[in-house]
Formats: sequence, structure tokens, C-alpha cells
Amino acid sequence: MSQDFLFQQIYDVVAQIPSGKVATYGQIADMVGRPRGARTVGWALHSVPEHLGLPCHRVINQSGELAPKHVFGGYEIQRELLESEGVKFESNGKVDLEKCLWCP
DNA sequence: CGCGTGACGTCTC
DNA sequence: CGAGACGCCACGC
Repeated sequence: MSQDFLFQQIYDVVAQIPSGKVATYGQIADMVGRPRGARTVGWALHSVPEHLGLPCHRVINQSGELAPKHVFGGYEIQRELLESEGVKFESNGKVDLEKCLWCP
């Protein structure tokens, strides 16, 4: 019940991420009321059906790195999508959180 | 009901 | 600064 609402919150937050911006698991977790549930957010996104159209490639970890595992398709795919949306990448392959981090 | 696992985060060595 | 360990939340068995 409340848990389903939590999932709905996560889906809603991710869906609200604008193009050219990225959000971190901790940020989303805090939005849904689970500031320590960053793992839960990741688990939720893994459980979320892709047909919902959630830009999971815009969800990254606190370090600014993309998903360590090619869960949604592949690291390169994520980078391509983000770059296509205007997200800047650093030489180390990380996202420029200073400019592309989603600030609600 | 209890244990194990996982797209993470933060602290400490 | 880098790597490792512990901790948190939710689900599956």
C-alpha cells in the first residue's frame, strides 16, 4: 500500500527529470521520504517496467557515475542518451553534476 | 518470521 | 585521493 505509493513516488520523480539534467539515487530517495533508501530507489528502478518511459538513464549515483551494470541496456547507451539531451561528461566518463544535476 | 540480496551512500583506514 | 567495510530500505524465498 504505502509501499506501492513509494514506488509511484519514485516513478513520478524520475519522470519529472527534465532533459539535459540528471538526478542521483540519494536525491530521489530523499524526495520519496527515504533519505537512506538509495538502494531501494535503484531496486525500484530495476523493478519498474520500461514501458512506463522512465528516463532511468538520467538516474545516476552520488559520484556522478552511470549505472555500474548494464541493467537498462548498456553504459554507452546511457552516455549517448545523456549527451544527446545536453548532459556534459567529464574526461573520466562522469556526468558534470555541477551543471547537469537536477535541482528541484 | 528470518535470512540473503541488491541499479547506493557515507565513514574510516 | 583510493579502496574497503558497514549501514539503510524493500523484496524474494
